[in-house]
Amino acid sequence: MVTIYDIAKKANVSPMTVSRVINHAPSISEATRRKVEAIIQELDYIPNKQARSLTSKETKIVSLVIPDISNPFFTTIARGAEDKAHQFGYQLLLGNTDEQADKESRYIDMLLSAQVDGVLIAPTGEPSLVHLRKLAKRKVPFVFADRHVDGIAADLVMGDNAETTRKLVAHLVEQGHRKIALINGPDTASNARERRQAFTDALILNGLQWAPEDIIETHFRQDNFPDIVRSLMSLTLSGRPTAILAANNFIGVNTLRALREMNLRVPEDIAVACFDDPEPIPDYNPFLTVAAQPAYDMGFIGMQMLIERIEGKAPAAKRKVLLPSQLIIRKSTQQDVE
Amino acid sequence: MVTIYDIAKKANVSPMTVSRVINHAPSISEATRRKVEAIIQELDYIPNKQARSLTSKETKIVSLVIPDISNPFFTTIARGAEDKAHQFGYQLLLGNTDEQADKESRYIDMLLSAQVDGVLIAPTGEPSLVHLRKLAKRKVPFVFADRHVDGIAADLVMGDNAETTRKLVAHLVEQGHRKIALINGPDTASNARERRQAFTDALILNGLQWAPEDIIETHFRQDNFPDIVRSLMSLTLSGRPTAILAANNFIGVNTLRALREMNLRVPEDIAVACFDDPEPIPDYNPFLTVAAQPAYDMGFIGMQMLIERIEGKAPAAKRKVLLPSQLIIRKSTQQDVE
DNA sequence: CTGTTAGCGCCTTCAG
DNA sequence: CTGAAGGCGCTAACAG
Repeated sequence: MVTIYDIAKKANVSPMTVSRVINHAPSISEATRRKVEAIIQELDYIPNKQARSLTSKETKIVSLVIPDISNPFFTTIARGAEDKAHQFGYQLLLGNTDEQADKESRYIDMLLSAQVDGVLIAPTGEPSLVHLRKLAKRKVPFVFADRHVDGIAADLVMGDNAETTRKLVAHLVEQGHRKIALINGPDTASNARERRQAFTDALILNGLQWAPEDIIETHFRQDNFPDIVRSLMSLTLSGRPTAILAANNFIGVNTLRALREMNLRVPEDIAVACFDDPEPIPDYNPFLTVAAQPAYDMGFIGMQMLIERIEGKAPAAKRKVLLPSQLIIRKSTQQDVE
Repeated sequence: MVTIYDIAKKANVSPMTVSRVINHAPSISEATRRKVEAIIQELDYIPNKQARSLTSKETKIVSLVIPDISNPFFTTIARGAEDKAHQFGYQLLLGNTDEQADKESRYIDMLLSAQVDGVLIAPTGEPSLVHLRKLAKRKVPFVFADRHVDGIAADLVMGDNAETTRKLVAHLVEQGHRKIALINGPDTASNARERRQAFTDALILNGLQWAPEDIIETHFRQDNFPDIVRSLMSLTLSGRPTAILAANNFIGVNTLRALREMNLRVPEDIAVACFDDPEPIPDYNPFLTVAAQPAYDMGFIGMQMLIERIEGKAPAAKRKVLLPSQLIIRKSTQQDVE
């Protein structure tokens, strides 16, 4: 491995001078700078970040902790985050939590050990509080994306869940639905809680009735959807829903599949809409009506806030950025479309 | 920051003893081990990886360099790679190249500086040779996924392009097509070259004619597809194709969009099939016929080979793993489906 | 089983 | 403008 000592020897200067050249210190004569740079080129020297971090206390590495990189929603967040991080010279360390708090916890420990400069996280839910406290205790800045955790303050960028839910419900009501079910994420996740609250609020505002059975609490990335949907479709007491609102793309798509297995037609027999587009590439034949959240912006803005925080350029007060989503009406909620 | 010195002082032992406890060295008395561990708990000590790497020469960080995390194909590779890496205690540093060799080059420099233990890469193309040589020169192991680069040897995991292309062409021929066009990736990318070669081979094997204009060389993640498709559809000399084969999901979806803008119906007016599924979540209403490559396995196996190489457990000879793909016939190539 | 010494590659600090 | 000394946190290598 080529070190500053090798360069120094060959250039007949001290290692310190080499270090200064590398770091573009102002106080270097043009002559020595050129000489040193030539030798750096010649020996193909690359600075060792590990060593540098040991004294500088910064690694220029930030981490993105998300539930699942294979979900297009988080993938798009990752893309936005990566673009911004790259722009500021930070590298991105990726972590998948699979919506499991313990996996998340282990990741946080690894990140702490790796001395990352900051963390952009979509926390699994309330249990995240414990490991987020670890970050806070060690003064590692972090920013919430998509979800937040009660009891711990941090900058936050998320979708406007209330507004988005209202839009989706309004659309369904407009289509004539009076009995709408919600298949939600786990109540420990802030976005699920907010969507549930906004959902019932919206129903009431539209003068609609709802029963507890109309709202199902499940998971964002795995569950037995056939059973869930079947139970929903066999509701007799409070009446069978004519529309289902799914709290994310994964639930949405799996609801469609379950309905198909039951030989129910969408939208003829039942309408379906969801949060987040399941299509990463704008598609030719999209089907599902969705409220598309600006995932790229979430990643981009979240990373921007994080970097500002890391570099001490952020205001003392924590910021909260609410991003609007776009209602994309497609076939799954419209019967009268050619 | 809590260091082994803090622990040592409080435990009345030397820092070295603390180091031994952390690293589960065998020669530590049960008593001191417990005492030290208790204080580690109490002070909430987390080892500094940077410092450790400085002497150990390993970072337990591997990098994944791919063209675009927002493409579901690479996303799924990333997921497989992350799962395997995590399983072996490695963290994943992510890099997007956007299919640009210079961006890729800058990333490699950053990775080298970060002292990553290895790199799993889907190279942009032949120009990658230069920076891959840098890796090789510094003995940083790397493994190719999806694509390889001529002139430099490394373990490789990729789809069986010849076989896959054959299957796709056979399917189209079976559907009665005699004039098939290929919208391919750039010739600098090995997978594009192999697909082109396999494509013409397959046409010949099926006794079909082809003209140079039937094969269009474009890019995997951006281009003016309306113009490309329009030029293809206005071929008069050699005849207008009745089917288009797209070399990846992005091209496939954009071809569909371009055709729709031209008011051409798929599959009635023209059939379309592509490599790689554009759907990250198995969808309810899939449309495009695809040859789905096992992207998850590519990431998983690629990372496995990389880790074996890093840990000196790989055979001297470079391995080449060819993965079969699955032909999923959907509406875009079938007229007679209910 | 435990401690001492030295050094990983670089940078801060202080001299000159 | 340049250099020497010391240290970042940890661990090999050697003593005891």
